[in-house]
Formats: sequence, C-alpha cells, structure tokens
Amino acid sequence: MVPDKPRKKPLQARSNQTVEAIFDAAIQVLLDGGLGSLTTTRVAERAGVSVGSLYQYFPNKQSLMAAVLERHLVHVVEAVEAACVGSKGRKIEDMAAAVVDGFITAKLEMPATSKALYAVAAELGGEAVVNRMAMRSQLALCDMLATAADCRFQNPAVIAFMISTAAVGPVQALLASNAPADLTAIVRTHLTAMMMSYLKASALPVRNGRDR
Amino acid sequence: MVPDKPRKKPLQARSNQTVEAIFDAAIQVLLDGGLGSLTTTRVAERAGVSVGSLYQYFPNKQSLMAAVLERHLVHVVEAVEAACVGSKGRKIEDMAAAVVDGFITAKLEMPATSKALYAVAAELGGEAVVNRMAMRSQLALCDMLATAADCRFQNPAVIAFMISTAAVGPVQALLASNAPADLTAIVRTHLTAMMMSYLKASALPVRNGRDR
DNA sequence: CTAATATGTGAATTATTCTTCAGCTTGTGA
DNA sequence: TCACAAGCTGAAGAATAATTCACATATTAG
Repeated sequence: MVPDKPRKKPLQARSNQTVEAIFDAAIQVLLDGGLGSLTTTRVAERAGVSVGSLYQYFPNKQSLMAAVLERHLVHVVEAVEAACVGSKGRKIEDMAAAVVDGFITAKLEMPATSKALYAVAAELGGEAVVNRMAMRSQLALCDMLATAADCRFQNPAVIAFMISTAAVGPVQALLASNAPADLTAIVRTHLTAMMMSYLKASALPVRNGRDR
Repeated sequence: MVPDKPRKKPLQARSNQTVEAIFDAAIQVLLDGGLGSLTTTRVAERAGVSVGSLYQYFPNKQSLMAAVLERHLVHVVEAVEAACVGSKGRKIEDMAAAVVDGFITAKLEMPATSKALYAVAAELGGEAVVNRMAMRSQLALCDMLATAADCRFQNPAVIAFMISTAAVGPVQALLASNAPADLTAIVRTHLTAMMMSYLKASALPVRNGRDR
C-alpha cells in the first residue's frame, strides 16, 4: 500500500555508511523530541548528510520510519527464535526461562532505541511491521512447544500468542519509567515465573513415551 | 511542563456539547488517518465547530490529545478499581477472574477508541498520562492483594506491576489485528488462567488465621 | 428590554514540512 | 588518464499546519 523498499540499493561502501548514519540519526532525533518533531531534514542534519541523500535510499518519511522499526524488531525476534530452537525437546520450565531471557535481553540491549520506537510502532505504517514480527515469533514458539519433553498442549497457537503478547507489557512499562537495573532483574524473574506457571497450568501431561 | 488544563471551563450547556463533539471528533479523525494526519482544523470540522472554538477549550493540540487519552484511560482504570474493591477478602482465584474481566470488558467496550489511542499514548504528552493511570491501578491491585483470604504475598507491589502490565499486551494485540469475537473469548480465558497460576505460584500460604 | 457575559466564527499569519532536481564530487574500470 | 556511474548537495517549490484575533451571535441576569 505504501512504498517500503529502498529507492536504491547501496553498492559502494560509502553509501552503506550513509544509510547507517541515517538509521542512527533517526533514533537520536526520535529520542529527543519524539515522533512528532522528527523531520527528514533534522534526521539528515544529525546524520551529517543532506536531505537529498536520505531520499536516495528512502522514498519517503514513512518508509524510513518503517525501516528503522523493522531493523530493531528483527533483532528482537531473532533472539526469540534462537531461544526457541535452542530449547526444543527441553522441559517447559527451561523453555519459559530461555524465551523470557532472550526476549528481555534483546529488548534491553538498546533500551533507548526500544523506547523511542513505541511511537513508530503505533503509527499507521508501523502496525503492519509489528504484526509481521509478532507472527514470526509466535510461529517459533509454536514449533518449540510441540517438542516439549514433559507435556503436550491443546492449543499451542493460543499459548504462543499469550506468551509473546503478555511479555511485551512489563518490558514496555520498564522502559517507559526509566526503571533502575534492580527492578529489571526482578521483572525478569517474575516474568519467567509467570510464563512457567502458565505453561504448567495449560499442559496436558504426557503419559508414557507416546500419547494419543 | 506542557499546558494541560482547559483554557476555559464550560459553563453553559451549549459549550459542554461543543466539548463533547470535539472529543468524539478527535477519535473519529484518529481512526481514519492516524495521529499523523490529525489536525486541529480537521477535528473542528468533524465536530461541526470552528477551530476557534476548539482553541477556546484546549490551549493547543497536545493538550487536546492528552485529554482524549485521559478520558478513556480513566474509564478503564475505574473498571479495574471497581473489580479490586469488589474482590477484597476473596480468594486469589476470584480476584484474578474479576480483575481480568473488568479490564477486558472496559477495554473492549470501545475497541475503536482503544485502538486509536495507542498512538497518542506513545507520544510525548501521552506517556505521563499512561504512567499516572498505571500507578492508580497498581495501587488498587496492591490494596486488594493485601486482603486475600487464602494467602499473603512477599512483594505485592511487584505482583501488581506484573499483573497490570502483562494484561495490556494480549488486549492490544487483539485490537491491533481486528480479531473476531471468538478469539476475544479465548484470550479472556487464557489471561485469567495466566494470572491465576501466577498468583498461586507467588503466594505464601497463610497457615491458620493470622500469619507472621 | 438591555447590558454584560459567554460562546462561536474563520480568514489571516507565521512557521514548518516533505520532496524534488539540476548540478557537483567521488569512486571505478579500462 | 579519462569517461562513466554512483553518490551527494541544498536551495526552492508546493503544500499544509498550529494558533490568533477582531468581530458576530447567543444566553443570562436584572
């Protein structure tokens, strides 16, 4: 619906640097002033390039914002996916711990970026990106859950939906209130506990070896 | 930091109608076009009044958006607070069910409004409103938890934080994907199950009558 | 009925914004 | 070295926005 692809693919090393600089600058501008005061000119200035260069790689402002958001979310989703494949065949407790840990670690690796992008995610262009990424992580979770060593689930897709969506709230709140590090640790513990107990409560225990 | 109060308090019935119309129009404009394309002129047009009237009650665009957001969040928080006071002295299972039900019902009562306001909440002015409302609901949750019939909690504030923040994710996802009603019912069930199991897992059972 | 007050109007002002493009600089391959 | 392509520039165009204010209309009190 809205153009999303880079207008031009960077070929020389120089242009890659430019694109990197633009990405970083967008985050910076977002951080002091919010999405409302982000302008293409300001981003270009901060990146140390001209507006013209910006428009060489992004057909318009919206596609720039979508690209910045996607870049960050891909990073987070990949962390979740890694935790999922790494926990296949384990017990659900290990699964819960690994997934929560991967998610929180990735999200809090760049807290400023995470926080700045919530406004972008809530905008018209961002919604689609968010939905796409949510799908990806729920698929990975589903795959993982199907291999649990100690139980089966009646409706893995719903469980995956709940886990992935319920995890975002506490982390978002943590970021929104610029919480101290010790609260972060506590939330990590509690989120793990929440997911573990939820998984246990939703599990159909496997009798011996093969069920059904 | 940013002016937030109405410039003028409506005295006559006529002006109250105007303010109501402006609120409703703001939601409408937000719904088709998003925050990015919301302008004071467009809101005034939709409300059937002139821009001048709008600026008579809101000193600027930001305060208008904050007021619209606050109005909705107060409604949701009041539902949660009602569920909390109504569940004092009950068992934790009843508490979890009542709170989740109150929250989801209030949020889904006006799904379009809820969805439209996520962008506002993520903006600079909205963050403060959201934090204030989060505080209110966590306080109510804390009060409720302290009266549980069947157990005590080591750190009620953290539990309240987790419950209130973890509940928003699934509902937000539900709204973002325009989910069908049956999925809504399933999420309601699962969110209740999640909170119940989490509360049980975090509880220190009370021995007999009085503990400690 | 009349004066005082409350409310409503919307063109004009002032400021920004996104986006383009004609020309300049830098890199590369022969 | 030279010519062509890739990359960069930033002033200018066209559009749109937030906010004001001098004036019109409606309501209320006395």
